[in-house]
Amino acid sequence: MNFVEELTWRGMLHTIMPGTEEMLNKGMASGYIGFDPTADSLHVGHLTQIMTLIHFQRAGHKPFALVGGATGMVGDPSGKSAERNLLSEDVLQHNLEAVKAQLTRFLDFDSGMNSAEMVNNYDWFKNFTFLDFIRDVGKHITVNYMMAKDSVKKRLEGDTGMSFTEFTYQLVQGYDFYYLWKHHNCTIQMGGSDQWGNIVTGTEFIRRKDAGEAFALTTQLIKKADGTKFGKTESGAVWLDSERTSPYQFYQFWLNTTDLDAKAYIRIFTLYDRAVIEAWEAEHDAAPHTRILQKALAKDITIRVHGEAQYEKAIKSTDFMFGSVGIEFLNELSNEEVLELFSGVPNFNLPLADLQAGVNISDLLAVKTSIFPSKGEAKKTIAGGGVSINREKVATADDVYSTSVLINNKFVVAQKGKKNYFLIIVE
RNA sequence: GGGGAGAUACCAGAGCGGUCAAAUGGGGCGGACUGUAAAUCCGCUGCUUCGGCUACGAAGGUUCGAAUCCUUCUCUCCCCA
Repeated sequence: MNFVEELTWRGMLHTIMPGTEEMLNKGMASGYIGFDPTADSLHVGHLTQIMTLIHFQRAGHKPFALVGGATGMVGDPSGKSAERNLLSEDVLQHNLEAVKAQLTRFLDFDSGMNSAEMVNNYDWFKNFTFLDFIRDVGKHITVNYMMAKDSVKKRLEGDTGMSFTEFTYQLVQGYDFYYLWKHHNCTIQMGGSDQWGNIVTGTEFIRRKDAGEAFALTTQLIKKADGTKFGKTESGAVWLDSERTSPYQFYQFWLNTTDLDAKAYIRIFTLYDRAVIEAWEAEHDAAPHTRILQKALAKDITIRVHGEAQYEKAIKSTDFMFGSVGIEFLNELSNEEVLELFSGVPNFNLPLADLQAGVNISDLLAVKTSIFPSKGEAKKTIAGGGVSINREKVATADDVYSTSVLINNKFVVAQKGKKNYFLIIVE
C-alpha cells in the first residue's frame, strides 16, 4: 500500500494536488511538514502531522521535520481570527529546543537513505535581508494572489484587520518550501488542511521562480463528532510534555474518547493495520461498554508518547481511581507506593498542624489548596453533591475535618466530580 | 487629516436613570442516568469573615440614585483623503 492509499483508508487525507501520487510512486521522495514553536511543547493536535510523517517514512520516503524558528517569529494568520502577539526571541528559542526534542522521538533518524531530518528555517532566514527578500521572493508573487487566500480573505472581511507581518507569512513559508526543494530535493509539503493556502504559495513560488514542480497534500482537521474542538479538556490543551499533562491524564484523555470518535482516531493515531482495526470495531459494536477501541487507542498513543513504563503506571492509577478497589486499599501501600499511584494527579501539601486544629472543608479546598479557585465555588459544588473526601461525599460546606481523615497518617484523597482526583499530602 | 460606528461577565449579545451581580444563547462546572461513552434531564456559573464588597474600556462630573445622562481620555472597526 502506498502512502496516499494509506492516508486515504485511514481517513486522514483532505486535499491532494494532482500528480502527487504519481510522483511519490516513482520512488523515494523527500517531503516535509512544518511545526511552529508557539509553545514549549507540542500538543495532541500536532499528532496528526507527526503520524503523517511517520506514514511517509514507513512508505519509504524521506521525512523532514521543519521547526519554524523564523516562521514562529512572524505568526501564521491561518485559522486565526485576530492578530497574534509576537513571542520574544528568548521564549522562541526555548520553545524551539523543546519542540525539536519531542519531534525527535517519533521519527527514525537512523534508517539509512530515508532517515528523518530536522531543519530549522531560521538557518536560512537569519541572514536574509529585507531588501533581498522583497526582490527575490516578493517579486514573484502578486498581492492579488496573496489576497485571494482564505486565511487573508477572512481577516480582511472580519473586523479585526491584519498586520503586514502576518500578511507576509505565506511568503515566508513559501520560501521555506522553495529552499528545501532547492537544497534538499523536497518535492512535497504536507500539513493540516488549514495549511493548504500556505503550501500552495510554495509550489507556486517554486514554479514561478525556477519553473520547478512541487506537490502538496493536506490532512483532515481533527474534530470531535459533536463538532467541538479536539484536544481540549477542562484544564486546557492536552500536551505531549509530561510536565504539562501527566501520562495518567494523557491516558485518560484518550480513554474518554466517545465511541464514534474512537473509530476515527484509532485509524489516525495508531499504526495498526486495517484488518486488526476492523476486527476491533466489530468487537466494539458488539460490546461497546468494554471500550476495546478506547483502550487500544489510549494504550498505543500513551506508549508512543510516554513509553511503556509510564503507560503501566497510568493503568495502575486508572485501576485504582475507577476500578472497584476501595479506598482502604491505600492502607496496604507504602507512602512511596501511594505517591506513585497518584503521580499523575495534582497534589497539594498541607501542614499537619492545620489538620490537627481542624479545618473547614471549603478552606481546605480553596484556601489551603487550590482545588477550587474560590470558596464560593467550592461551596456551590459541595451543595450540588460534587465533592468527595476519601470517596465519601461531603455533606455540607460547614464540615470540619481533622486528623481522623488521614490515610497512612499522611494522605487525604479529594475528588471534584467523579473523575478529578487530588491528593493532599499532610506533613 | 476628515467622517461614522462601537467598547457590557469565558464568548456572543440584550439592557439605555432606580425593581441590574446585569435578559437570552453558547461554553464551562456539578448532579441523575450510563460504559470514566453519546443523547437527555436537573442545578450552578463575580468575591465574601454572608454584614457586605468589587464590577458594564479609563478618569472625572450631574443626580437621593448611573451599565444607562454629560465631559475628557484610551482603544477597536468601517468609509473617505
